[in-house]
Parts: sequence; C-alpha cells; structure tokens
Amino acid sequence: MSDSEWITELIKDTEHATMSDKQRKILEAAIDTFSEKGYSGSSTSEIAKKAGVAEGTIFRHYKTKKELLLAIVTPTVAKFVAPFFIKSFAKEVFENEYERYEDFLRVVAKNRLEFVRKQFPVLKIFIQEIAFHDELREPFQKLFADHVYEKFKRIIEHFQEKGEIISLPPQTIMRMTASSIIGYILPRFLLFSDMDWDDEKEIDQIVEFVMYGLSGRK
Amino acid sequence: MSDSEWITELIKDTEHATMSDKQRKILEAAIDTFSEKGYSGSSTSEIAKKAGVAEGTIFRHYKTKKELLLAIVTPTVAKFVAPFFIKSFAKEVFENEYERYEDFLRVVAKNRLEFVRKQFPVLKIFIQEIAFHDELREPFQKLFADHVYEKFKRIIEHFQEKGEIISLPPQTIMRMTASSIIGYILPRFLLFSDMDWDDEKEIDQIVEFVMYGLSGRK
Amino acid sequence: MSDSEWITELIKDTEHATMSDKQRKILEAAIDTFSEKGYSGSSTSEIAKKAGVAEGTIFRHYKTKKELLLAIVTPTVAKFVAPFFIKSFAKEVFENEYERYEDFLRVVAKNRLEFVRKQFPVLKIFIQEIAFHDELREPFQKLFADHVYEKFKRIIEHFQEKGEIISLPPQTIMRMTASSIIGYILPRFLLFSDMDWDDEKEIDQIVEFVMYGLSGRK
Amino acid sequence: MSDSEWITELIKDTEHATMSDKQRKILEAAIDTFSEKGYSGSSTSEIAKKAGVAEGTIFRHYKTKKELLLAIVTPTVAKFVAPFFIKSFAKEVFENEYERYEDFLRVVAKNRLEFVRKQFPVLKIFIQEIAFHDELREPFQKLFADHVYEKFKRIIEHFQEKGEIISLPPQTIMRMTASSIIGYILPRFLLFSDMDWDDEKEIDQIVEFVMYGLSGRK
DNA sequence: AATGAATGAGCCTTCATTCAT
DNA sequence: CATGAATGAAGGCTCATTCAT
Repeated sequence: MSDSEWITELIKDTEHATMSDKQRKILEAAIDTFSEKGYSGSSTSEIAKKAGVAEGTIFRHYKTKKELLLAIVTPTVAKFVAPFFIKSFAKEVFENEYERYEDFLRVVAKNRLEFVRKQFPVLKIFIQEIAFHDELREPFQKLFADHVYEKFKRIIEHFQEKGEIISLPPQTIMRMTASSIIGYILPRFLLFSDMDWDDEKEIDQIVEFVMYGLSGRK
Repeated sequence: MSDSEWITELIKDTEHATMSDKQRKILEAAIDTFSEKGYSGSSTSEIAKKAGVAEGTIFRHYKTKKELLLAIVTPTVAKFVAPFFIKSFAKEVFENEYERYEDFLRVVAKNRLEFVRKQFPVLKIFIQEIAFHDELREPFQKLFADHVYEKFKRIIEHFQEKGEIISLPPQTIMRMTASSIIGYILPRFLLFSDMDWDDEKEIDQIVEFVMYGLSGRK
Repeated sequence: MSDSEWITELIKDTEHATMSDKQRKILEAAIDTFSEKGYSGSSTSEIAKKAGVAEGTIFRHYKTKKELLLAIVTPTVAKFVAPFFIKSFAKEVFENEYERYEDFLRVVAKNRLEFVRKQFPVLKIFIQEIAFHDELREPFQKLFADHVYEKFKRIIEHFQEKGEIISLPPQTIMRMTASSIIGYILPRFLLFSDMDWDDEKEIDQIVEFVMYGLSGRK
Repeated sequence: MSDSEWITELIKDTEHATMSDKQRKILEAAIDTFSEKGYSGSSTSEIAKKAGVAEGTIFRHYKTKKELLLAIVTPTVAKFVAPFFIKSFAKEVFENEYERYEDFLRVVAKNRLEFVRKQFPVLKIFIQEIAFHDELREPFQKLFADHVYEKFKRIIEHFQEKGEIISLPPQTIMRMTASSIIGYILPRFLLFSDMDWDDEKEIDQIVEFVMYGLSGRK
C-alpha cells in the first residue's frame, strides 16, 4: 500500500458514516477530555461517563486507551497533511498557477487554517502527545520527511530559481515560513481563542512579513 | 512585594547553595522524569527511585506532587524572563545603545538561547504543562502581560517612530518576532537536538529574516 | 428416577447425535481451554473465539459458565462409572466368571484405562475442579458411596471369603487397589503423556504388585 | 549456588522470624483462600480483607499475585523434599541402618506424613496449581529428576541386589511405592480429613501391602 | 531530616452475562 | 438460533500521600 493510499485508508476510518452512535460519542468525549487534561491525566472512566456509555464499551471499540488516542489523532493529522499528497499540489505551482511564493503561501495558509479552526482540539492533543508516544511520532515523522518536506523543498527551489526568494537552505526557508504561520495559530487558538480574529487579514499580514520582513521594504 | 522582588525571591529558591543534597537530587530526578514522560505520566515513586531517596522524602520537601512541579518550573521560567525586569533592559535601547531593532533582537536572542540550551528540559516541562495547570499559567500570563509585553511594546514603538520597522500593531510585531525565534528553538532542541547547530549563524539568519523577509530586498 | 436411569439420561446428553454443530464446537473448545487453564482461568470469550462462535452463543446453550462445566464433566464421569451399574458387573464375579481377584482387576483396569485414554482432558478437568464445586462433588460422592463402593465392597468380601485376599477393611483394600491404578494413570497421562507406554504390560505388573507386593513372593 | 544451598535459601524465606506481622497475615490469608478456591478463583481483594490489610499492602510485599503464590508454595515444597538432600539420607540405608526396604519406607513415610499433616493446605495448592504454572513445575521437576529420583533409585537398586524386592525397573518400583502412600494421603486429607485416622497403623498396613500385596503371602 | 510500610482511591482492563437485532 | 454490542462489577495493580519510627 502506497503512502497516499494509506492516507486515504486512515481517513475513511473516521468517516462518521461507518460509526455507531456510541462510538461517535466515545470519540467526542475522549477528544474533549484528552484535550482538556492531556492523555495521562484523563481516565477512561471519566471519558465513559462523559460519553454516556459503560466503561467496558470503550474497550469493545478500542482495545486499549492508547488505541483510542491513536484513533482520534491519526486520521485528523492525516487529513491535515492530505492536501500535500494530491497530485495537483505542486503541479499548480510549477505550471505558473502561482506566479509568486507569497500567492502560493497565502492559499495554503488560509486553507489549512480553516482546517485547524475546525479541528483544533484534536490537533492540540497531537501536539501535546507527540513528544511522549513513539506510535504517534514515528509514522508522521516519516510521512513528513518523505512527502511534505520533499514537495515543499522543490517548490522553494522553484521560487529560488526564479529569484523570488533568497537562497538560504530550503530547510531554513521552510522553518521560517512554517513558524511564522504556526506562531499565529498557536496563540490564536490556544491562548486567545475567545478574542475576535480577522483571520484573512492576519494571514495577509503574515505573508507580507514572511516576504518582506519587519522593515517593510519591498 | 513588587513583581521584580518576587522574581528575585523565586530565583533564590533554586540557588543550589540553600538546598540539601537530597533535595537537589529529587529536583534533578523530577526534571528528568517529567521531561521524559510528562507530569501526569510520571510517578513520585519513580522519581524517588531515580533520586535515590525514600518515597516519603519527596513529600517532606514538597507537600504535593504539584508543588514539586512548580518548584521545578517556576524559578527557571522566572530566570528566563528576569532580564526583562532589570532597569537597564529598555534604557539601553532608548539611549541609543542599540541603533537598530535588529541589533537589539540579536543580542536578546543570543542571550536567551544560551539560557534555553542549559535549561531546555525544564522549559519543555513548562511548555507541556502550562496548558493543564492554572497555577502555572496565571502568574506567568500576568507577569508577561504586565511587564514583558509592556516593555517590549515601548521598544517596538520606539523603533516604529524611528521608521525602522513597519507600523503594524506592536502585538503583531512581537508575535512575528517571537515566533521566528521560537520556531528555531523548538525544532532545534525538541526534534533535532543531536544535530550540529551553529547557533550564532542561525540567529543571524533569523534576524535577517525578521527584518527583510524571504524576498531578501533591503 | 433411579440412579442407573439417571446415569443413562446423563450420558444421552452428550451423544453427539442430538447436538448442533456449534454446540459440539463449543464443548470441544471448552474442554481444551478448561483442561489447559483450569475453569477459573478460562474466559468464556476465549472459548467462544476458539469455537468460532459469537460470545452470546455459548449462553444460548448453557445458561452459565458453570453449567458449561457441568455439561462437559458430568456425562463423561457418568460414563466412566457406568459399567459399575450394569447388572452383570458383579454377577460375573460371583458366578465364577472370575476365579481370582486379580483376573477381575485386570479386566476392569484395562477396560477403564481405555476410557481414560480417550477422555483424559475431561477427566483432568474433573479432577482439578471437584475440589471447588459442590455441584460436582456431591452427586458423584453420593453415586460412589451408594453404588460403586457398595458393589466393590461385596466383591472384595467375596474374595476375602474365598481366602484370595487378606482381611483388611474393604475400604482399605479398595484404596490400595485404586491408588495403585491411579498412581499409574496420573503420571502416565499428566506428566509423561508423550512417552511410549505399553499399557497392557504395565497393568499386568500393577496387578501383580497389588496381589503380591514388591517382595514378589507368591 | 548448589541445589542443596538453594533449598536452604528458599526455606529461610519463610522463617517467620524475618517476617513482619502483616506479611505473615497476608501469607496465611492467601493460603486459606488459594486452598479453598484455587489460585485463579481467589481475588487479591478478598485476601486483603481476610488478612485485615489494605489491598495495596499485598503488592508492597509481593510484586504480583503470582509471586504471592510462589512465595507460599515454593518454600513449603522445598521443605518437603529437603530430607532427600541431607547426606545421611542414603548413607543410613547403605550402612545397614535399615536392613529391609520396608523399614526404610516406614520411617520415611511416617516422617513425611507428619509434615503433610501440618502443611496440607499449602501442598494442596501446589498439587492444584502445578498443572498451570511453569514457574512451579519446572524447578521442582528438575529437582525431583536430579536428586530425589536419583537417590531413590540407588536405594531401590541396593535392596534389589540384596534380593529384598523384585527386579522391576526402579521407576516402576518407585511409582508403586509412592502411589500407595499418596493414595492414602489424598483421601485422608482431601476427602475425609474430619474422620479419625490412626496414621501409625495405616502406614504399617500400607508398608505391609507394598511389600506383600493383597494376597498376604510372605 | 529521612525512612519505607501502610493506605485506599483510582487506574486500565477483562469478565460473565443480557438483549435487541 | 445466532449474533455481537452493551453492560457494570470485579479484576490485578499503581498511585500520591501519611505517619510511626
């Protein structure tokens, strides 16, 4: 099974269609709880209570607590990186759909932000737990290294050749780009999620910053 | 007690001078364990074993497990922000010690990176746990809002007046600045800590990026 | 219902003819599992899996786990003692079919050993569990006291009157006879079942021993 | 460490001197419970209640439930076979302390019966559980094969050479001897422990039987 | 100050059993 | 009949914390 088939597979698993009502409730309760107290700080009995099912029911659907964690996190993260797997992703860049790095960036950022907005609790769990579970880290590290990074790298090199962006190592360019965006997302959802945010405008500013820095000279 | 006195107070607590040998060992073992498995995932008995003390001894020094967490995290985070409290911090900026925002940035960044290098395990615990413990979040949120943010804001406005940097909201400027640096630190220590890093050079690049962006135009 | 009718009744229950395919498989799986792990150490879900049926199916045929145990053990043990109920059993002894105690012994031993060979797993369950379940112990204790013991006693007295065997209490004679045979069967099947055994010859030796002891004098 | 040292070691473990009060009570409660309901049928919470300690206390002394089982059974079984390890055991036979096999038998039987009388609950647990736990079976199988069997074999051969007993394979002689004795012990303690038994006389009868059989001819 | 035995609540998981489909 | 999802009690075991020594 190729990686992109694997991604499709993973995602199917959470299509709510194939899930029983109880299973959906368990998942929701678990997301709530893990997100609020962390994986280790959450107890299966609490999740069961919140889901309105017996504790045994959780273990009928998920053999262990950890399997429940993976069932929550894996498909969502897969969905998050899925766009980087579709064929058109890089093609549109190379065939001049995007003339400039900043156009490309803006589209990707807005699109992924939309996703984050809907799935933040799950992504928060992922971020919190990736440090502690090899089962989480390894598949996504590989996925990222083999696909997302490779594809991004070629895109960056493409724009470097066009003279659009400076010739630092692609890895560095990526890190700067990514951290500018993540540096918006994290406070936006984690610390000040109750504030009013004009995401469109903020992203435009971030893209502007990524391209021309704080000095503002173009 | 003013905030700056409070900071000084906090820091004294971890001066190794005032600590018994056992206490130091407990702290070290706890840092190790919390850092590796998270707070909830660590057991006091494991920490005791690693520290080579009896289980009860931990509770003689720290009333509860959570108090142990705070004893680890609080003084280190206080030390991390301490420079922002000394009088000279902003004065040097306004009195033209730093002519340019980027000079100021470079100095602060290198200096704080040095600190992070030494204290990463503790800071990792802080990052992981801040989401779950009000006792951690609240004092530092306040500290940051009242002091670091305020001071930084005036510095940014200073350079905006000088026309050095664009006139986005100071909060946005700060976020972009900070996330660029944090976006280096986190992969640097969390994911690829075993690689060789030329921190000096990397920070120079980050500062360059923060000022002039990826287009590279000055 | 007389005891001998009851025995016949019991035995009919396991005639494989009257059983559905699933039921047979459940029984086989349960014998396997109980025999290997003991009654308490076996779970109904494991038995269901091994039998290839759903968990609920077991409980359609046997109201409780204990009923399943009895369904396994009772008819086999009944079959084991059944010969002692047929009319001819003692008659043949008294009407000089067997002139000597040892002839009688040899025939019974060989015949019952044949049965044990085929049914050892079930008998092992019986031996293991009889100590823990009144439902198992009581009917067979009664059965044994009322029939097997009584019949045996008269046979022993018969041979004692003929001067064939010494006049210890019949109970003692029985115990010595029985334990000599059981002392062969248990190691034979429990500990060294994979060795080659010449059952015919071994039984001849045991009978010899029971009659003339280790000194070998006749 | 040689086997006989190992035996000594094992036995020390249960010297009640080195045990705390609670530990002794846990052991007693566990013997009671295991003996009555079997290992799998007993719960640690029941044992704790019977011992008058908290459930956690059991696990402070014995890491797992199985370790508790071994702590009960191992030293007692070791004590049971210990006499077969002392040097004088066989020597007395060969140096004509025992002129006849039956004298030797009588002494050993009476002596070991005394032990069984005191320790039957533990030995019952051993008998019940040896079939299910490799940790129990393996060490004692080896112990028996290497020492008890070997020593016994030479004794039997000694008496065979003297013409005292018939020349069947020593293994067979042993089996017959042992099962005659065990065939007394098991009903004696397991089924009819509340009856009055004249052990002295019974053993004399058993020895008589082992030597001269039921025909009674000398 | 330090110990480590003791605690009992709580952990994750498995259990025998029920019942709607 | 057979299924397997659902149950909640009970399982073995670990936890943070206390306290007599």
